Amino acid sequence: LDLYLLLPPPTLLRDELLLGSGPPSPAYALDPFPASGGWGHADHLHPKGREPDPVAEPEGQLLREVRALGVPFIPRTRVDAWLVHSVAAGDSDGAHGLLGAAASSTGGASGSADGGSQAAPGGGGDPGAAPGSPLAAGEEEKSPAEPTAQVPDASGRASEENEILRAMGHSSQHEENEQRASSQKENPLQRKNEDENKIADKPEWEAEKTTESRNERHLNGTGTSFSLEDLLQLLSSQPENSLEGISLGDIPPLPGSINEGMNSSAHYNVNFSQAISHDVNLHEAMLLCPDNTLRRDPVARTSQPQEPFLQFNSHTNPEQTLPGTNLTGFLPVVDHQMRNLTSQDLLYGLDINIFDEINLMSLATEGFDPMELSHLFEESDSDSGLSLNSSQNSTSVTKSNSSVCEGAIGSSNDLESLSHHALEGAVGGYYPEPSKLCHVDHRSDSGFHGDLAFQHILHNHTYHLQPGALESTSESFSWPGKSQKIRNRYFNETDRNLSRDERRAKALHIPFTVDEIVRMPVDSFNSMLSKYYLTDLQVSLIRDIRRRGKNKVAAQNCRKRKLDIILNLEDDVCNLKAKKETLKRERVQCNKAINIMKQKLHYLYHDIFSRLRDEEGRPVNPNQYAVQCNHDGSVLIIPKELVTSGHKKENQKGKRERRN
DNA sequence: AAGGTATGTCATACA
DNA sequence: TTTGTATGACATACC
Repeated sequence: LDLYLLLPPPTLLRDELLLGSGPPSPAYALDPFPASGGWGHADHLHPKGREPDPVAEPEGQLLREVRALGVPFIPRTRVDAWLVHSVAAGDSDGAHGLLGAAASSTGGASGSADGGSQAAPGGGGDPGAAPGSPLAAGEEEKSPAEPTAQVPDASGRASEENEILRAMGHSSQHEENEQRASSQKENPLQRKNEDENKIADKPEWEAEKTTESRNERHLNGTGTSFSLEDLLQLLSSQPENSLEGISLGDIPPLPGSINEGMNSSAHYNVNFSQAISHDVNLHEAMLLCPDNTLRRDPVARTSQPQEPFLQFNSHTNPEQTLPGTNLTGFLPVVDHQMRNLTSQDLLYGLDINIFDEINLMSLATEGFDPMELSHLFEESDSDSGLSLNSSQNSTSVTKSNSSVCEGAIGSSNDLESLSHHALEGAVGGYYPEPSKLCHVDHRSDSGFHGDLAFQHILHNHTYHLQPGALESTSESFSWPGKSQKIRNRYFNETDRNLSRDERRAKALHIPFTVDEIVRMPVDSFNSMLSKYYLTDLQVSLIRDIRRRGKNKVAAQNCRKRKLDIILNLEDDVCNLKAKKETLKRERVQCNKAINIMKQKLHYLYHDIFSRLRDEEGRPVNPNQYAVQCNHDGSVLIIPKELVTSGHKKENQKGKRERRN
């Protein structure tokens, strides 16, 4: 299947390898997870609006040579066509499509962002996958219960959920398959290789890197103009590497049970057998493709349907493996052209973000730490069906994808877990570690990496989960097969100190701080969103961060105001209580004063009457007479009866006046 | 363990 | 319609 994947279509051999330059490429659309469920399959990779017609296209020289050597017609693999064609052509659409392919593939079911989404019309337009689609069969075989139609372009959300489900099933199957693989009989070499895988992955990766670098050097020297002789020479010149001697011919026939599981890929194998002549030495072809799975027990490989690449590789029928011809050199050719993409794109005025993405791919290749990857994927390793170097987009895609899926398994849509875990995936697939991403333009991070690693999961808008659930799941999420040490390596103290949104933003490589996002004026905010190359997911997250951030401030202000109001009310209560006490004291004082006045009046009264004498010289009885003080200042001693009647008259008069 | 507090978030209403 | 604000309600972490 590697051959199937990596072989350029005949016309591309002609156009890209022999002629060294390709015609202006149509934008090849890539559906990362087509209905067939297998990315990279030809049926979801095709030029926009035009299905390549291998029959109508004239045969190139190399094709004729290949046929002359007895190599049957190699079925067109549109992924290769897409890769080689669009890259070599250097047209913006094609390059963008390439990035979309990388992004979409790495992101698993992602496909709604930038390249992925743009490529969706093409890929989505062919959701059914050809009847003979091997990947479709493989996917169905892999997880029969999962939905078959998954076109993660415009309606990618559902397919993303399916991806999560697939990942969940994938993990459990992985363990089972591992056990099954271990139980299968192995030939010594395979057992040895598998042991090597288990004991130390680093040498493998290093060996692969070495091989890749050699390939790259070789290819850089040869350029893009190839003849078949060049190709054969290239392949024959491949140095010894860890994969040597592990030709598929050495691999025993797949056990019946396993082969039965692969029966659904019959179409696929047919294509494969037709594609490769008896002169093709598949194991040599694999030399340039440091696929760990090749070192593993073939049963194990075939019984690991959880990883798309394993699907690709596992379907290789050793009986159909034909020695003699090594065609894997095309893969580095693709890579070589991919590496030239940046400069080529400059000429075509591509969006700078595309360059960043491409640089990221280069960065990922160059900064790759095999040891970390081997640790991070020690349980699901060796599925890098394609070379990390030469087909980094594909291979890394699978890594990240599977990694993300593992995160999805454990966390059930936990973005943060996924994020960190996906970072691992990104690390394994593309990046040595998240921090190393920083020296690349943020936009590339946001537009590419985040898209790659998380989109198919994050399109669930996982950050919309209840914060508690999100946090709790994140905190409690146990990375399957990963040690706490490794977990802490990426989810370190710094990460713990970050807020949730900060971690989310970091996970999606949003090139702005949360503070900026929140405090930015709306005009600047909108212009920023339009200026930067951000995926829908990133934009959504940014808007959510802004909304949450502003609401957070609002809530803080609200609580502050509420607290202020409460404090003010408490102050008012205290003041009123004090005022009440004061009034009480004043009242007491007034009553005292009144009593004193009454007492004085009483004394005065008695003093006056003690001095009064009537006409006969007798003392005036104070009970019969009263002292009346008039307004004119005169003082009269009148009988109380008159005072009483006079008071009544005055009172009545006053009442009348008040009524009037 | 229970209760209180602080904080974040969401939903909703409103400007 | 969009954006921001205010606030009740809820959940969670922490003490």
